[in-house]
Amino acid sequence: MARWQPGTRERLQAVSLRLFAEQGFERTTVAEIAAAAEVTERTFFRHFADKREVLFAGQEDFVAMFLDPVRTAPADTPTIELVSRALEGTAAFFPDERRAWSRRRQPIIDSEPSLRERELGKLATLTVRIGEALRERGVEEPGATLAAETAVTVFHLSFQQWIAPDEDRSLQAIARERLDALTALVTPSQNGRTGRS
Amino acid sequence: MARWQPGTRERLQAVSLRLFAEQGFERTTVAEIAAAAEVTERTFFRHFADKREVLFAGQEDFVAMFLDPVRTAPADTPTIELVSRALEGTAAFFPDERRAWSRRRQPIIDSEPSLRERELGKLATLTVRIGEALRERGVEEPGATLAAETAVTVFHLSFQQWIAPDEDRSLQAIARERLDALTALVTPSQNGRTGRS
DNA sequence: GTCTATAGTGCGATAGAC
DNA sequence: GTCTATCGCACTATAGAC
Repeated sequence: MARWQPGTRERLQAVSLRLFAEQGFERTTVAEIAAAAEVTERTFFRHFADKREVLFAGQEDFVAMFLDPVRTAPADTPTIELVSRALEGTAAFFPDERRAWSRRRQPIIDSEPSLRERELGKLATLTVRIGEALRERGVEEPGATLAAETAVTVFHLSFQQWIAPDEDRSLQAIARERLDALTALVTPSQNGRTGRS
Repeated sequence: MARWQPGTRERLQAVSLRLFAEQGFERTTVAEIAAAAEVTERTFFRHFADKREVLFAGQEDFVAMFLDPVRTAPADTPTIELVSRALEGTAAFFPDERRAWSRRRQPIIDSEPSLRERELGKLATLTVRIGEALRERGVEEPGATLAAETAVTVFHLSFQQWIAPDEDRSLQAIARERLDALTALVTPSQNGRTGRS
């Protein structure tokens, strides 16, 4: 019989998600996952740096879709428009077909502080990458980092709403709404806030 | 609180910081820390849930100083002004005397991805707490969470600048500048296309 | 592919503080 | 006496070393 079967990585991911959902993340050992996927523990750790990482694969593709609209925008595009375009890129990465999968995965992440931390770490990596892309376009600090943080924050909040139980709007629609809300926040009225001297 | 030898917790923190700085975080074992602080490993884990946590104690005091200005503000204070006040609270928690200590700790955190993740997790907790405080004041969603994210993001970026090598302005001054930059980012038309910077 | 160091847990015992 | 910090020991699972 074959010692090596194709799709090991995907099988490990699927098995992990199922076992985590059934028994909880901490109560599921890597040994169990490996056994269910018919590989050794060592194989699991060759595919994923640690137990948490199995839930966060595919990050690079996501980063690319976030960054691409930034890189291909016309030269004189205002920074806020670049943020807006990046958010449209995320919406393309998360079409409605993905919503069910995301809804299944999120409760697992939310149930474990260490998984939340990893999720935040991934978002922070994304922030750094967008900051780099913006600086490459000539956006200067601290505006570039601030814009990058804004983009990722709006994405994150929008994503959370996107997978909320009663939500059926597209990620793009939600992101646009959140970005408008941010504008309203910092400019509460036409005359603005009074002297923060 | 300590009956046997006072200051066990503080001793563990100081010893940890020193050993982490000298040898690196991963290369320092809890056994070493415990030995240097003249307690057992078990005592270390009694005070800190895990090895990383020893670098993040005192979070509650910080959260309190962040939230207090929000809670005590006049009833009709605009949300953005609450954000501004919260940022002033952080500046009070990080006076210039703390800067040297923060500068010593940050490179340790930055050197280890797992410590960065923990730091982000702490900031996320802070975000949740501010969001609660804002909702208690009647700020409605999604504005409350958005404002909370904004406050924490601006704090984080400002803090990073505050401990930068050549920086000598107060945290409050930096935070004010960053908040203004955010306003300029999302309302480019009022200041011209490229913002102020 | 096997072995092992180390993080982290559970629980009972001990000993000072009150 | 109660309370709580500390210890000691057995134990598991992760993650990296060999």
